[in-house]
Amino acid sequence: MTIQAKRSVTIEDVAQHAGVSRAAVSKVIRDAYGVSDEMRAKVQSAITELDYRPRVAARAMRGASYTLGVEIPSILNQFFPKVINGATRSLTGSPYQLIVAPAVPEDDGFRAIEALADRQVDGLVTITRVPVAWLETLGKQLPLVTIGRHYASVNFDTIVGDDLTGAELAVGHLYDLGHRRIVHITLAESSDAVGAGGPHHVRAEGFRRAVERRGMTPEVVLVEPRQDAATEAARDLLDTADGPVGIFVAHDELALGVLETVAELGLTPGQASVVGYDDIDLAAHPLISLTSINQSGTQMGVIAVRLLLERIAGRTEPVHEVVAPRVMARRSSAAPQQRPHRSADARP
Amino acid sequence: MTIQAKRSVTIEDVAQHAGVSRAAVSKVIRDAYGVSDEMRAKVQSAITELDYRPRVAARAMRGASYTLGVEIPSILNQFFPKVINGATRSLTGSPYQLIVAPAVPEDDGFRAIEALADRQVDGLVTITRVPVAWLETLGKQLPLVTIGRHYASVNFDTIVGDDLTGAELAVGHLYDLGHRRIVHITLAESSDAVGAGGPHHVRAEGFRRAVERRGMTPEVVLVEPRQDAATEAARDLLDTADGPVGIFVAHDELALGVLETVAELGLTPGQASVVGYDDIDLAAHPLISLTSINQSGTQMGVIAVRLLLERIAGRTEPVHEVVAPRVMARRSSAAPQQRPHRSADARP
DNA sequence: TTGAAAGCGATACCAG
DNA sequence: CTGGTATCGCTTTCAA
Repeated sequence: MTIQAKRSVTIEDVAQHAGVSRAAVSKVIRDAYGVSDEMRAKVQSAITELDYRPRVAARAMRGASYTLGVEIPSILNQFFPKVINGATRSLTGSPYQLIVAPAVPEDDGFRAIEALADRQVDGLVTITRVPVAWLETLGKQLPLVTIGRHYASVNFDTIVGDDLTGAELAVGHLYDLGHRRIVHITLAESSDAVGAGGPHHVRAEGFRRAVERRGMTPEVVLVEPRQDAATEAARDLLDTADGPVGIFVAHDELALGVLETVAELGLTPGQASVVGYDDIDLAAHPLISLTSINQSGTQMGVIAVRLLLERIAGRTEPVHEVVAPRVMARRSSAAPQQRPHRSADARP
Repeated sequence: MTIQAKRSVTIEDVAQHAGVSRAAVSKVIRDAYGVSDEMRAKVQSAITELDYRPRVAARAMRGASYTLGVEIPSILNQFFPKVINGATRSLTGSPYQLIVAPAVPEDDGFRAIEALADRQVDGLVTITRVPVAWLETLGKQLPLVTIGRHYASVNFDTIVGDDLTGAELAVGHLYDLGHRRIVHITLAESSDAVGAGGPHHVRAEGFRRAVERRGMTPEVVLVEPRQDAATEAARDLLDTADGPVGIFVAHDELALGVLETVAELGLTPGQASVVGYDDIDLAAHPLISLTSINQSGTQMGVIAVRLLLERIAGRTEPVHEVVAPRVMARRSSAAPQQRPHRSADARP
């Protein structure tokens, strides 16, 4: 099973072997219009015999690269791999291949997106927080779809969860359990340079509305997007809290950090109820059992690929898909429960 | 901040703008030998003004693609994202860009690897279970490094954890706690077509040796690589077990499934002690607290990039790196504890 | 040190 | 339906 000969097999070699022209071979491999069955058969067998594989670089020079790119902000947040998984799977059997360019959190994905564009992907999905003006320009150049951005461009497609409703669901869930103090832990503004369209920004807005609608006062804690930032923020919060508190966290990865603190302080779900967002697989694990707002990353990945392929096939009007969120109630949230009275020494 | 003009800026445009030849521009962007400072300055400013970005496809036709590819078997197993993260980070500031091609478990990574090769990556790291003969061929064509494969090729570099020792550590840990029945849950042979060189194969071998050396009988349970397979296997095992049992699981993702069962059956760590492998971040979470064998994925990613860049720079002798494992003892494993006598009805 | 010109391996137009 | 040929944007000799 040879992969390629020393000096790789070119379309010319195939043409000679089959006794036809390069143009003919080219048509066959793209199964373009205008080839007889006989010709197709000859060429196909030559391709098989020589184990010919077209060089993508050469194809990209004139036509397509048959490559779709995905740029993700952090591969360590388990939500994003789900998106990729959905996208990858819905591409099996198609001539397109998915490649992922992971961004390093520091550069906001600029580099990754440019790298993908430089590689002439035929379509690009981005999940990061680059300025919208930049995306408008990019969207004019190639099929583009953003995930998680609330913004209706005419130059590209978008997929978003309904974060306003998601936040409402989270707050409603805690409120209905009986909680009357509900705090939102979310990412610091600086880390969400997307502006008003970022998912966390919208969730925070939804949080405020939902809380005020119920006659409570919104409390929002901003944290840096580091792994342990949520842990610390939760510690500050819970160290000083007297009564039960409901905590709505911007995403599950951060919520895991909050659960860490809750566990370390030995608090019950009634004393500190936690609701996350994304419903990563782990949330359902019995040892974690994190109540979360589900928005299917897998489904988003599938949709993204579909939108891209539609654009490639010729669609020009923008499409904006909205994915409905739903509450997955688990044991991390429960009816409020008073904490035993603390003595005066609240940690020296 | 324009990305590209409508019709993208070419090296020719830059050359004209700077009043020099295309060749000169080419030399500057690769900072190749033989350009005066003055020329360099002129060209640089032209590049900046026009916001020129070289097209990778065109570069790849003659020279390099400045792209390193990583193929991973499953993006849902948290160990692999760590490898990618390590690799990505150690590439910041270099002219090389990392792209990831996720394999769908069904095709064993063939498609992903070929896709990467077709895109003329300058180097390739693979973590999957394709036949070694295939890799030998591939390794002759481009810089290649495998992760997790115990096999010393002359055609490519390798990075492996010392899985034999890792298994010994796991068994030793359980034995020292007092366990005298130790079971290994690992992936079914079919899913590890790598043959004798696969990490799980070697861990299983290490398990057998370690257990026999201590005078016990090796028990190995094979499961399919599905999320819930380990959960079911553990249920079968623990439903029929009377005494305490130590369970050494092939990797953490599966171990999480085992912990699920342990939790559902309400068993204590003493009754069912679990040890995983990989030490994914989550293992340290207080709600999980999974004892695991650490082999730094991040470090492996960093090494992989280094090896590839060395090869690209001209090295030809193969290098085989071994990463030492160590036990991270946590609460999922504990000294054996008898289970209360069960009544006769062991699930109807 | 610089630039002119010859490819790299495909695609696409257009004539036969 | 088939094939000759110009062309994509860059790198790389090789002369000047």
